[in-house]
Amino acid sequence: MITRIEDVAREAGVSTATVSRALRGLPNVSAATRATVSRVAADLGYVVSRTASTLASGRTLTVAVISPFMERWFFSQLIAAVEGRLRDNGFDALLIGLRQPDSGQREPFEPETLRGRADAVVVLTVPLTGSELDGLRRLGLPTVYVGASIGGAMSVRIDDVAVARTATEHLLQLGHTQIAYVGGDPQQRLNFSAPADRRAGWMATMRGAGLDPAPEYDLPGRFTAAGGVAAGEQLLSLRHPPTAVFAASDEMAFGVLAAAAAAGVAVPGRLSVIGVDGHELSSLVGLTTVSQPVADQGRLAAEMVLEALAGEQLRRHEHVVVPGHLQLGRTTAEAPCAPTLALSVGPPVEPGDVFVT
Amino acid sequence: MITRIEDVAREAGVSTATVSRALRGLPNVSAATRATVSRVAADLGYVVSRTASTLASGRTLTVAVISPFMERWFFSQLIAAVEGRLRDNGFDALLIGLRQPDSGQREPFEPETLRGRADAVVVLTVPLTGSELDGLRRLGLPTVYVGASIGGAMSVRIDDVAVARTATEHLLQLGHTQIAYVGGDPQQRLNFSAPADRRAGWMATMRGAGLDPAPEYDLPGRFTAAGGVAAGEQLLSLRHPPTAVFAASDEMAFGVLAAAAAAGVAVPGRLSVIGVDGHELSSLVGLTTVSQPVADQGRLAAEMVLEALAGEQLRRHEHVVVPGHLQLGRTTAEAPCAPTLALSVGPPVEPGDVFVT
DNA sequence: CCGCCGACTGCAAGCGTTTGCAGGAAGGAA
DNA sequence: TTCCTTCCTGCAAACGCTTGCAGTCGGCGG
Repeated sequence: MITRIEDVAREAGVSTATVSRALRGLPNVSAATRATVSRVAADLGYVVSRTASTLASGRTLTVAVISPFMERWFFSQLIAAVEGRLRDNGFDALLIGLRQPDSGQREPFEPETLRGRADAVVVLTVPLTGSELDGLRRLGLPTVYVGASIGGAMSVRIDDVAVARTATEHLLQLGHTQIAYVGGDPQQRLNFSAPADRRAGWMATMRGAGLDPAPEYDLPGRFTAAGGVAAGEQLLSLRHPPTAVFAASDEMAFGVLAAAAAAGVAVPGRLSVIGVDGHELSSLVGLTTVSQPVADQGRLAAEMVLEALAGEQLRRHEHVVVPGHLQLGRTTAEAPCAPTLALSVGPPVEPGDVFVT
Repeated sequence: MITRIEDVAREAGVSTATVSRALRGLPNVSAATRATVSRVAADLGYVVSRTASTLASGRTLTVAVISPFMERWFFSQLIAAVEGRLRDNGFDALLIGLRQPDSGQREPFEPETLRGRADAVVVLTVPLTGSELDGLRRLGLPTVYVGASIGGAMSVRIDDVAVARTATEHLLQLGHTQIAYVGGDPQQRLNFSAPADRRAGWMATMRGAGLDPAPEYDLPGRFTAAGGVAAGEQLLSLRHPPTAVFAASDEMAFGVLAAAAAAGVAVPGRLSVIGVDGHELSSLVGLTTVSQPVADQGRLAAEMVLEALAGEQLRRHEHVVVPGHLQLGRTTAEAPCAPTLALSVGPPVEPGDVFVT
């Protein structure tokens, strides 16, 4: 029914070995033979069976993309970018979603199941457990982590601490001192470093300015808009509400904005809000944010695994850090009744070029 | 190096055939043998090679998910839902993105490349060309289209005409007569029916109310926020700007809202805006919209292909239509200086239950 | 006691490519 | 002319599993 390599071989009057070599552009095939084979293959509409090819050669031409939450903006951008770059190079993206039941632990991911099904792995800021990481490592496949750097594997990410510093310093320079932080779920530590790093950056910058944030200014937002709303409501109902909020993602910042609007709190009049990401809609809303090049990170990740695949173990332990960028909007302004504090704050962090460690 | 079925067989003292049958739960294996094999397999950390299994059996346990724009909200929701349901049933999602260069035509998609790589296909509102559809059909795989119904294949979608009617009637009932439509790119007709159908529903409803929308009230918005901004600006700069805008997607509606804000036009005071989708952020912004159950559609699509796979050709040509639902927000209100027109408009369309044709 | 049936199990032939190795032809050097 | 290269090609053995078919072994009815 479907044409096999043997059909092409017979029709072209050569062996299957020659067909295989000719079609793949391998050397040691005469120009004439190659032309004949190509023509016959085209005539017969032959398309090589990826399965058989994989079984025989061990190459899958597939990259596994492991991601939680692919319905969220950040991840969908990343997936789209990774998939695009992979496809450009003839690779397929095998999408592997890690479902996290709202309650309790995520079901464990079995890296073993990837054996023989992917040539490389791209992991999107996944909170993997230690044993999962071990399993992944044991696979021996080129692996690049996006949004977190795991020792021994390649990674591409922003400097979350620096990003948080940029955001916090922006608010400090506007005269704010009552700056709250809305971040991730503190329980879910694992290897998802972004929330922790951003929180650390906020905390360090505050302390560097001689400020010590009150515990009630440090809230989880689950990285969702709804979580941002809840956090915003809670902050605004405090006896001493903050004058500024640093949300660790734009989606949470949107939530805080909504909460402020609902509470009749003027932004940026009475409350300044800054996010992180550079969400598509942030510029629409006028949200001040520290944007990161999301699609670039996805493309980079794809290119890194492809290079590793091509160069065979070449440039393995590479860590790329891409710059964040303060994007001014209309949601941050000077603190109300800003006391003229002499803050020991330097200029905002200049996002440097991409640098490699 | 890696343990093969033969290793398990030897260790368990049976043949590979028996191991294969035992591990897959096939009948005609004694309980004792099955237990032994399972234990040995577990001990050895054996995991069947999907590639070899596929080559031998013809089953891939993989479903191809074809999607343009997976970075957009609607598609990312869909993909997440489809992938989740597939994984629940032990199937993998092979993500296939259709890049559309901003300029000119998309590069053609070759359905033949799917041969032997997927057991079924889910197509997400893709504007496929006729020959692509033919090729897909020729594959003979169970296929379900989401967001558009193609003759002869399964589909799941909303009734785009009805959705547009719901939105338009909502505006009409508020006394609006100057209702603009912001939709898709009219050039890109193909088989992406949503924009055309929504536009048709708007037009028909307007005409049904004795109104004939001016051509300048009919704008493309490319289904992006940026496109919505452009359309909004254009509408608001008209000599006679509309008092209401029906955007065919929430993302475009957000754009229109931003344009209004930038132009100092009060919403809903001077301009009412309604969208379609039920975007995660629409409730935050207070956008009035006709929401659709996006994740449900994805889950349904996955279940439909799985059923078709299980039942072998069963229930092939099934078309499922899910209901849309008017979700009131703060962006629609009575038309300014609403003339008391006696409009021949019935009650808003009641979204019925899921019904099957 | 014989024969038959059913429940298990094993044999071995695929599934469609890739690839190491050897063979063969042509051409150049000695 | 002879031998050695250099190119091309073909042979056939994997790759790791599935599955039709045949064979074995008790058990049971007659």
